[in-house]
Amino acid sequence: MMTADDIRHQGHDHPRPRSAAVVDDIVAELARQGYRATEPRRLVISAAAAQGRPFTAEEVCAALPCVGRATVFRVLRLLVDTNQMCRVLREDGEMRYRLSSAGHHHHLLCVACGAAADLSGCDVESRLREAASAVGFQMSGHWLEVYGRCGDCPPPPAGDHPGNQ
Amino acid sequence: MMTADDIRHQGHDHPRPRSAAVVDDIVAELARQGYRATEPRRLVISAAAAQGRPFTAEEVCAALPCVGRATVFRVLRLLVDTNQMCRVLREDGEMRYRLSSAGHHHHLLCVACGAAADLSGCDVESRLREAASAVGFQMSGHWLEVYGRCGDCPPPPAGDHPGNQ
DNA sequence: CAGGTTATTGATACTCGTTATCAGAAACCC
DNA sequence: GGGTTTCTGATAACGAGTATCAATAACCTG
Repeated sequence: MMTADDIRHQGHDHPRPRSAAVVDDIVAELARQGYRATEPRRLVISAAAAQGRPFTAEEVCAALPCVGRATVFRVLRLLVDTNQMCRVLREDGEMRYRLSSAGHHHHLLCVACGAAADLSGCDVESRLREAASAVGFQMSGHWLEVYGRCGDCPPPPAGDHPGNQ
Repeated sequence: MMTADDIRHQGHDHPRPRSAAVVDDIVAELARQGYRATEPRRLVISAAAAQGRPFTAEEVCAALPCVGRATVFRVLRLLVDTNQMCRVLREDGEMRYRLSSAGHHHHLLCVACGAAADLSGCDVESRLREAASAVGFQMSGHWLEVYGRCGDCPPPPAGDHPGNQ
C-alpha cells in the first residue's frame, strides 16, 4: 500500500517538504486529543495539505483511491470538528474544505480561479451584534463568505452580475 | 383538483386574506417576465406565503400532495431566480426558503424557533470591500447569515457554544 | 515485544435533497 | 376553438454524505 511518505514525495525529491511538517502537527494535535495516528488519516491530511486551494471531499477520494470513501469523509469531519480545517461555501453552493488552524475568521473566494484567502481585520461581528439587537435578537454566531476576484485573475469581460442573494 | 383558492381559504373564511394579494403580485411579476400563470405555481406560492418562517421544499411537498415533487422544486428555483424568494442557510446546514422581494439583504435566524428577520441598516458591505482589497481581491458578492435568539425565545440554559465556523 | 483492547477502517447499502427525462396536459395567442 | 409552446408529473437518476458491521490496525501493558 502507498504510504503518506510516498504521497509527500510525489513529483519532487525534497525529503521533507513543508506539508510533511503540517501533517505531523495535525496528527500530533489529533493524538493530543486522543485520536490514533493511522495511515489513512495521514494520507488524507497529506492530500489536503497538498491542495493549493479549497478542495472537495470528492477530490480527496479521487487522489487517494487506496483510502475508503467513508474514511475520507470521516477524517474530513474529524478535522473540522477539531478545528484543524474549515468549510467554505462556494458561490454556487458547493461545499469545500480548507486546512486552517486559525481561530474565527472568514474567507475570500476567487470566483474565477477558486483560490482562497483568509479575511481578518474587519470587525463585522460587533456591527452585526448591534444590528441584531436592534431587531430584538441576541446574536450567537454567523456565517460569512466573501466572493470576488483575486489579483492573479483578469477582470471580468463586461457587464457581469454584481452583488448576490 | 384542489385550487389555489381552496388553499387560501383553509381554516378561515376571509374571502381574500393578504396572502392572496401576495400570490397575485408574484404571479403577475412572473407573467411580466414571460412565465405562465399555472395552477401548480399559484399553489406553491400560496403555500410559501402561508408559512410564517423559512420553510423547506419538503414542507411544501407535504403541504401540496397534489403537486408533483419536481414541480415544487422547479417553482422554488424559479422564484429564487426571479428574485421573489431567497434562500437561507440554517446553522446546521439545512437550506430553507423565504418569500421576500426586497433587494440585497441578510437574515437573522433564531436558532431556537427558526423565525427569521431581515437584517438591514448595517454597512457590512463597504467594510468587506475594503478588507478584501487589502488582500488584493476585488469583491463581487458575499453570503451572510446571522444566528441568534429572537426576543420571543427564552435564553439558552447555560454555557452554550458561542461563535461559529 | 507479544497479546489483548479498543479505535478505526473499508465495502456496501442506504438516505436525503435535488435534478434529468419525456410523454401528456394545460396556457396562451390569434 | 385550435395550434404552439410551455409546463407538469411520474419516475429514474444523481451526488454528497452516513449507517452498518466484520475485519484490521494502533495503542497499552506486562
